[in-house]
Amino acid sequence: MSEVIRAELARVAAHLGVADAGFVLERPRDGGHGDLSTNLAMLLAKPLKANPRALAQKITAELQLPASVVAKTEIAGPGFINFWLAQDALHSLLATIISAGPAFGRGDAGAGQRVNVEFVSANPTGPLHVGHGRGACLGDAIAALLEWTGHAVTREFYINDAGVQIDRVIQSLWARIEQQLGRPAEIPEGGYHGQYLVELAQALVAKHPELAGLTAEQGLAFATVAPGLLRAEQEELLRDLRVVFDVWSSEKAVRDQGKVDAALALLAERGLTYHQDGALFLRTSEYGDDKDRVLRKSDGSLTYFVPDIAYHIDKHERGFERVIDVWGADHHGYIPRMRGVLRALGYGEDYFEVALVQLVKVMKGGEEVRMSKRSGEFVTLRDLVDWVGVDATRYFFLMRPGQSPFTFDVDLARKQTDENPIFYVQMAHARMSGIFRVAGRDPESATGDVKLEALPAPEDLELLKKLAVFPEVVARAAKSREPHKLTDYLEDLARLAHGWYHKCRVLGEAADTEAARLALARAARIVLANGLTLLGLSAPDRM
RNA sequence: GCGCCCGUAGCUCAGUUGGAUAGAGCAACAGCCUUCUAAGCUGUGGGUCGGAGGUUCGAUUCCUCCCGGGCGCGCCA
Repeated sequence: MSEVIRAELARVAAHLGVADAGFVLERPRDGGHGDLSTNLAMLLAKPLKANPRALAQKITAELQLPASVVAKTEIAGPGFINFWLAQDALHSLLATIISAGPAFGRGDAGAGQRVNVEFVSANPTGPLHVGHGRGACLGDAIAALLEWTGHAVTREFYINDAGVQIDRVIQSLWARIEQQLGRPAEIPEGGYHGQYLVELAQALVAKHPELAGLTAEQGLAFATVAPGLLRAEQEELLRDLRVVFDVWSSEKAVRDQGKVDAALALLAERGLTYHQDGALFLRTSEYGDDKDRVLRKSDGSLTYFVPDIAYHIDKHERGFERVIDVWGADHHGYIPRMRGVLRALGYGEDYFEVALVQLVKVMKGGEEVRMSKRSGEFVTLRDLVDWVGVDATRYFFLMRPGQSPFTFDVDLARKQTDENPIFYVQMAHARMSGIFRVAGRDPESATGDVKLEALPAPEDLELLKKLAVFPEVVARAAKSREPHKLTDYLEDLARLAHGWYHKCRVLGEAADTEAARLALARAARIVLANGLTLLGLSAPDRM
C-alpha cells in the first residue's frame, strides 16, 4: 500500500512541475512520526523556490488518498509529510502474512537474473579454519538472500587443486608417511607441518601396508590422494554447517581443458598484452589497476593470476549476469586487477562484485585462542562448531558485516540465556509455538480473518507493524549483501515478541481477542521462522 | 610512501540512496514470578558520533586535511 502513496506523491510532484523528484517514502525511526514519511516537500523547495512547509501544505491539499489506506496526514518538522495507515491496511497485513506463510518475505526484484556466488574456495591443503567459516556462512546467506529476492543462484566452490601448494602438500604427506614407517624424513621447505597430515598418514599406513615397499617416486604418486581427501573433509564439514554447493570447480580442470591457453590467446587477440623484460604483461592499468600485471614470468611459468582469469571467463561463459566472489580481506589488493581484466573483456561494470570478509579472532574463557606457532595449527572451524554448535556458529558469523573484523565470543555463543542473540531469537519462536501447544491447537488453524479492534494493546499493533516490514528488510539486506541487517531485524522482532508475550495474554481472553492474538502469534511465528530459515538456522518449537 | 577498510555509550556493535530528540545488546542501577517457558519482562542513567574545515534548508552519513588502529602494496599463492 506504500506503493499507492508513492504513486500519488509522484503524481502531485509532476503536477507541480517536477517529474522526477527522487523523493523517499520511508518508515520513520520515531513512531510518533507516523507509519510512513516523505521528504518530498523539502526536495521540491529548491527547484520551486518555495518554503518547504508551505509546499507541504500545497502537496497534502492535492493528495487524493483513499481513507482505506491512509487514516491521517500531517506536516511536521522542517517539512516532512507523515502518513498514518488505516486500520484496514493493517488488517490486510495480518491476512497477507498468514496466507503467504513460508513464502512471506520473498520478492521478485531479481527475477530471471542468474547470479553466481563463489565462496570459501579454500586450498585443499588442510582443514578449514574459522576465517573460512565466516566466509562460508556469509556466502551462503548472501546466496539465500538473493534467492529470496528472486535471483537464480549458483553456489560455487573453486578448488585450487593445481600449482605449487598442491605439490607441497603431496610432498608433506609422503614425508609423514615415511615417518610413520619409521624412516627419517622431513617436511619440505614451505611444506605443511600441521598435525592433520600426521593423522592422515597414520590412517593411510594402517590401511595400506604395501606403502612400506614403495620407492620415493611411487610414494609421491600415491600421496597425490592428499588434495582429494582433504577436500572431501572440507566438504563434509561444510555440509555439517548446512553449507551445500551446487558446483565444485577445479583449477586443474580449468587447466586441463585448455582454458588457460584459451584465456591467454583471447587477451593477446584483444591487444591487451605485451612483452617486456622477457615477461608477458597484461594492460590492467588501462582499466583501473595501479599497474600492469605479469601473466607469464621471465622463467616461462605462469602467475597464479592467469588460471584465475581463465576461471572467471569460464564463469561468464556459463551465462551468469553477475558473479559475486567472497574473499578474505587480505586479498583486497587483488580486486582492481581482476576487475580490470573483466572490464577489459567488456563484461560490464556491474558484472563482477567482491564481498570482503575480515579476520576472525576467537575468544574463549576470557582469552584469545591463538594459533600455536610450533605445530602451525589454527583454531579449526571444526573446533568452533564442536564448541558452540551449528546454529550459533552461523548466527555469530552473520550478525556483523563481513568487512569489519570480528571477535567470536565462544562463551557467549554457548550460553542458554537471553544474552545470547541466537538463543533470544529462537526463544521468541519457541514461545509463539508454545502458545499453540498449550492451547492444544495447530498454528495453521489460526486464520488471518480477524477483527483488528480485537487487538486492543499498543503492543499488538507495534508487533504487527514490525512483522509487515520483513520483506523490505530481506530486500535491503539482499541488495547490500549484508545478512546482518536481517539478524538485527530478527533481534528487534524477538524483543517485541517477548514484550508482547509478556504484556498481552492470548489464551483465556475474550473470544475475538483470543482469535486475533492467535493470528498475530501465528504471523510472528511465521516471520521468525522465515528469517531463521533463510539464514540456515533452526526454528525450534520448544527449547 | 601509496591504496583499501575502520574510529558512534564503560564493552561489543547497528544507524535504512543526507533527514526530525543518534539506537540495541551486554555491563550498572531500580522493579516484576497464583496466569500461554523468570531460559523471561519493564524502567533509569550513560554520547563534543576520533579532530578541524567544507558542501547543504539539514551531515554519524558526502568532500578535503589531520590524528589513531587494521590490512594490502612480488615476474609469491
